[in-house]
Amino acid sequence: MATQKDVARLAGVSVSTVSRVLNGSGLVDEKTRSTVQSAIKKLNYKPNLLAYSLRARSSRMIGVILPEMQSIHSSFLQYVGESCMKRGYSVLVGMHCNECERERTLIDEFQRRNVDGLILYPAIDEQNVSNDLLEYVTVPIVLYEHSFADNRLGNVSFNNYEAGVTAAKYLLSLGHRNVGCTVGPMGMKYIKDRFWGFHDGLKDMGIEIQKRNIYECDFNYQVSNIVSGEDAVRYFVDGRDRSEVPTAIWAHNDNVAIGIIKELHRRGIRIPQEMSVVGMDNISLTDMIYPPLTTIGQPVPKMAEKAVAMLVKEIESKDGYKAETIVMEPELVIRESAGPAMETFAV
Amino acid sequence: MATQKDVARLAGVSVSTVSRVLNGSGLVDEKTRSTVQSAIKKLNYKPNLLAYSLRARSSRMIGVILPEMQSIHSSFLQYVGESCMKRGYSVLVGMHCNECERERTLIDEFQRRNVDGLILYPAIDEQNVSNDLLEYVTVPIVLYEHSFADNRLGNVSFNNYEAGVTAAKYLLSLGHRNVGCTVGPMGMKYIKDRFWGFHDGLKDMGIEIQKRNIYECDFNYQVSNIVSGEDAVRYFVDGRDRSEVPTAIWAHNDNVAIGIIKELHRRGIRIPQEMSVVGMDNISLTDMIYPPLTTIGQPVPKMAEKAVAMLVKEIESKDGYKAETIVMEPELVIRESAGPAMETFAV
DNA sequence: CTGAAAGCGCTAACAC
DNA sequence: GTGTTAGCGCTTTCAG
Repeated sequence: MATQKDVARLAGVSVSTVSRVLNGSGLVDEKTRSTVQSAIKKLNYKPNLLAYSLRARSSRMIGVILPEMQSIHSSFLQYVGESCMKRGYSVLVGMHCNECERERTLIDEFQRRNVDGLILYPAIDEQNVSNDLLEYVTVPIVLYEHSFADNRLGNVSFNNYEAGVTAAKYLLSLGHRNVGCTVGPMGMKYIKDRFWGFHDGLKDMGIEIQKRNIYECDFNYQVSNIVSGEDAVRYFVDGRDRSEVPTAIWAHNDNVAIGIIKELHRRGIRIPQEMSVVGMDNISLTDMIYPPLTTIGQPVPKMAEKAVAMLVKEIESKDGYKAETIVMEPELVIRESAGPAMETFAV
Repeated sequence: MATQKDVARLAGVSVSTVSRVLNGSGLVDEKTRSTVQSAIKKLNYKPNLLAYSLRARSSRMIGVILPEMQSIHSSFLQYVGESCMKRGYSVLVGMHCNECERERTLIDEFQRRNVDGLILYPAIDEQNVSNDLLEYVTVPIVLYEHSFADNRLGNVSFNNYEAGVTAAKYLLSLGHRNVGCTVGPMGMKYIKDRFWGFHDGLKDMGIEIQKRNIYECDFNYQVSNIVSGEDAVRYFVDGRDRSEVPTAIWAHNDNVAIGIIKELHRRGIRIPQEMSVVGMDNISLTDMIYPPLTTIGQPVPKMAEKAVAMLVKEIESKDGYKAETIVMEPELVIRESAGPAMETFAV
């Protein structure tokens, strides 16, 4: 790789002059400019970004840290990547696999690489986000997070409670009265919010969800959400009197819903005629299966764009702008997996 | 962020001494070592990797360039990411969206950031990979590519021809004689290989695939593979005499197969009783739908691991090791979407 | 054993 | 207008 020095030598000028024509900073004679430019072309010189970064204290890199590269995360990364590229930032990516220690290691490492900012989907262990983020993060950061109370950090969040409400209202509007739902570990705020939204949405219309109509998924990284969905069907159907089988189920995420649909198909239970299924998140798979899944969507493209926009604004701001906490509203995506309630469940 | 200088000042030594205790290089007195170490701890000093990289001419970053973050690419990235992390490399990621110009820009940019190596899933436009890769890539590189002839570049490839053969043999072994398949743009070598493998696999057993049983998918980034799959069903079923409808279809990738299954479900055609479907690639979705898709798998985890392993070996080799071209063999993944042939297609 | 000095590739003050 | 110099944070000769 040619260096600035090589160009300078070839053009018979000093390095600072080369730098000047490169950055258009400072005055430079038309003749020398063109000499330099042709030297650049001849040597196919490209400025080294590492050296620039060291000098400028800005690497034009953004670190993106996610739990993994599955379902909603990969599409988030896709959009984040596009937004970053559009703004001239490169993306350093890392996965923490929901282990706080790896998360911390990644944050450290990225900061040591002088990233200009960080986008973090925090690791969730038993409890919620580690609060000491504030202590060791020294660059602008925006979280993609649903339970973080501390608004000193930027946060693109999502109204999980309202999502639950939306699901409940929609099912009710379809005439369902005997509805079921799944939940994940209630220690996580966003899971709790989803559930209570659903609960309250039903209650508002005078329906109290029955305890036996709530399926708690096995929370364990070995068992996938798909399997949890299959298990849920067993739970809701096996050994129940037909009148006790819910006519509709809301799953707390799309993968669970897809598992439910899978098992329903296996049993020959028709969707939505015999049972309606509604998901949560609107991952890309939802439109690939049959029947296309009705779901409550997170506006992922918008959230990704907003996260990058806020982050870059903070990075480039001269006036101390700080990324805010914003919460996005859910959108009901009606497809084909939910329909009007039937009188009874046909076994 | 504390710097080495700060540590040196606090410990009352020179920066070079600090550097020495940090890297364990050179001799240093036990007493000074501990003084320095406690200064490091007190200031919570972490060496700056940018400066290190500039000096060392090695950034311990690997650039990974993919078309996008969908289906097989995201799982490839997942595994590549893990392998890199395991070896102490960070991942710089970029998407070229199958545009050669963006691909080139990314390669350039990553090289200017001094990545130690590159993993590239090349952009595919009308033709195949741009051959001038050799000219402007100056770092070790391994491709994830099925059609690149030039073995001066490292390449983790896949035996697409054999994959086609495997699909054909399996369908034949199930008793199918009237089989269909889909193809993509035949300008791409890997598509052609897949098809001819399938063709020859049938021919070996005396079956000649009929022209009308080959569906050419609309190749257009606007129309998804899912839609192509749905279209394929229309093509194979609508307006045909029942005896002319194939009893099994092999799709040239899993998304097309999933689209086929979607449309088959919509029509109430039972899988595999009335029609068998076999996919290609073994993306993670294949196990999430009903019926779980029988498919010909690319061993993605293995390929990712191998790509990183070869690349790192080349990067770290003193003896001029060059990443090779290796081709991985397909694996038949039997699930539930293909079964024994029926006598006739029941309409 | 340890400090001083040079240099990785670049930019920005400061002279001329 | 342009060259010289210093310095970003680090490592590695080279002296002592």
